Amino acid sequence: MEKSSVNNNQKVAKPANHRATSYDVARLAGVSQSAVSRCFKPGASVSAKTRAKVMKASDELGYQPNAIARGLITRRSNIVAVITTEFTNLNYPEMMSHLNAQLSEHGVHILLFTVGAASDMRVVLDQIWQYQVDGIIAASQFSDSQIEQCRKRGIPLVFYNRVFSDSSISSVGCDHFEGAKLLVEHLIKRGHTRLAVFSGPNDSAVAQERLQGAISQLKQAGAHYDVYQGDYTYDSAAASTIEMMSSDRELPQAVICANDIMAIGCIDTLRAKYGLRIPEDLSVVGFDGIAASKWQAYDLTTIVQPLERMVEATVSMLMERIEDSSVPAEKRQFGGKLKVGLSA
Amino acid sequence: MEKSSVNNNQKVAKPANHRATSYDVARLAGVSQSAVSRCFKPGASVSAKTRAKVMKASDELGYQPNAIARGLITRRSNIVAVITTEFTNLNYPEMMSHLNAQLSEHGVHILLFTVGAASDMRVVLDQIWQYQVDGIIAASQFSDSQIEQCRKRGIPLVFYNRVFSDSSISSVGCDHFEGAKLLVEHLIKRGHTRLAVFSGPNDSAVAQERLQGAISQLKQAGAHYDVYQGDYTYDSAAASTIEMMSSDRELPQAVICANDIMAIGCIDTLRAKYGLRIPEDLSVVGFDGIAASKWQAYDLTTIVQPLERMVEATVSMLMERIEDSSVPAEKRQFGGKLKVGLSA
DNA sequence: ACAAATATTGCATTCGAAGTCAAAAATAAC
DNA sequence: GTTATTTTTGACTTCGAATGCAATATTTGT
Repeated sequence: MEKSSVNNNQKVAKPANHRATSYDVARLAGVSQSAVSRCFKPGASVSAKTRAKVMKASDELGYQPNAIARGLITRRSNIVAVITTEFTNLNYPEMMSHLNAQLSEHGVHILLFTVGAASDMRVVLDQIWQYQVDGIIAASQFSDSQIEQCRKRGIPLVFYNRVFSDSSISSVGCDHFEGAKLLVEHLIKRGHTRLAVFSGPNDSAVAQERLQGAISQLKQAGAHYDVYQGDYTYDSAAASTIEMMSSDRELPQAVICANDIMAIGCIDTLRAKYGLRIPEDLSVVGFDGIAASKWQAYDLTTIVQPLERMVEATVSMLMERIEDSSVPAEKRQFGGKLKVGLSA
Repeated sequence: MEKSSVNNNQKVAKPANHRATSYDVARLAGVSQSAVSRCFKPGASVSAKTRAKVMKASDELGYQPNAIARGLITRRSNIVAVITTEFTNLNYPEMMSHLNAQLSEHGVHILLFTVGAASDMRVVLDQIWQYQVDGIIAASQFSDSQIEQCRKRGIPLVFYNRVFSDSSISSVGCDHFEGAKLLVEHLIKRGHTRLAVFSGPNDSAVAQERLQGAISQLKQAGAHYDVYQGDYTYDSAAASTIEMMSSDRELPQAVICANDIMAIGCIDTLRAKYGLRIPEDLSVVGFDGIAASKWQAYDLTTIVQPLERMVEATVSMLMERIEDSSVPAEKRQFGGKLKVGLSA
């Protein structure tokens, strides 16, 4: 296993593959281990002289404090678990990038978990407990008992883009209800009176909010509308489009989609299969403001979620609760911005 | 800070917020801490009777071994660092999802890092050293000295989708050179003889491979071609398209783009700004096989990277090297599949 | 039933950094 | 120059699980 050649010299000064520890640094710098430790703790009491010696020795040995050992004694791992679902429609890379940036500022790192089936959740949570994470950011569904588990263990939990009625749960989101109303309002203003709604999955609270927001505004305007069930995917929107076009009902003047991907699927199908022009023949709106929504082929009218603000809020809420576990739960909801493109 | 009400009873049996430790379980089960530890180590010597007692107590207390403490003594954190760049054009969510699934099978978790500027890399690596990760999967650029650092510390490093000439570096990739040749070959077969190449960024080795592959095949076929510099983005492709269209050179019959996003940008611009039809007036091909490449608006002819296979290879290579650090470096390159769509 | 072989168990130590506390050094005050 | 005060310092313990080793317990063979 070990390369014996290396261990031949009786007292191994710097075992080839052995990461330097605070003791190694202490020995080289001629100080105690405590001194080394203090040099890496901001605000600790160390003289300039000692600090200099320690820093020199650290550089020389390439020493970095072992976060694992530190975490054991401080009971702070500086790791938060981020749980996402397998195929999130959000701007995943952008979101992750912002999350990373924001959390880094707090010296916190991301342990990433992706859950597919709901059954995975149990396993994932077990892993999370093992790693003594300081907190959890969840962009996935939790059962009540799972939320309760977090509470019992005293691990702060903030949901990202999830809707809960229970106000004892912290979450950050976008006002989907209001956003959907804005979209409908825009369409009504443009004179549309017959509309179609392509809904998202039934088991997504976000999708339901969007649907309810749209319906509420549609009713208020006294507009006629039909709802087609979808599931956030391009293909589901394509299918709904075909269903809509082949029904013998009168054609709607505009389609409200549960998200941008569906709006894109709808537009593509309307154009490719029915030769319709958007928005001349039919208007289509989406929701989210993903990168593709800006592409010239679509230039979607949509609700742009303030991604960075939302991530920022998520992180600061989580950090507050990590610092002080008595901070009560909080919900923060940001308004999305109506971005009028050429699709409606 | 602490809820004093909880601490009123003199001897706190189960301090409200204190995670159960192996000692707690041992006490409750009436065995030693060692026994508890062994129950959680597969293949350890424990009698069925003891195991049962321990498991019962564990459930009761909601005990999960502390991975931090375990990592300290075993020198195995079961964490690997995954480094990506801020805006990766790959199928980021899919890739992450596969990575997660594959690594989970080895009981390994992902500590995620996103680097923006090159300067961040230094900081990120420092963080990585602190967390004693077992290995690194990098989908980002490393300097030679950074690679050397990994080697010195004995931390296995596998690059994902990066090209290195140095054969002492492990990496998994797609054959970009060959893929580009396939695309060109396809275009030539369709009778095109004047082509344009929209290249990716100069500092991306992958982009250069694709460019060289295309050029090599173009030369071999004796076709005429112009190269337009791009940077993998939609906007850069849009700009190149305008430049191409407004030059007084004869129009090419096909455009070879460094990736799918650029192909999409090119198609959008050709259609929207110049009213051209794809592929009747101009063929366009991309590279990667991202989700959007399948959208009806584009239906790109492109090279589909075998994402899952690549991720699988990355993980197995990394794990091998974690288990046995003497395994030599290895490069694995997968052939991409030419997917003929309607864009060319 | 008894010795030998095997399987379980617990004790004590280890991993690496952080924090407590009392001793030592540096600084200030007189 | 001496004492009081403040700042630095190092010895020692702690966090929670894993493991070598010796001590028991169990099984096997006869």
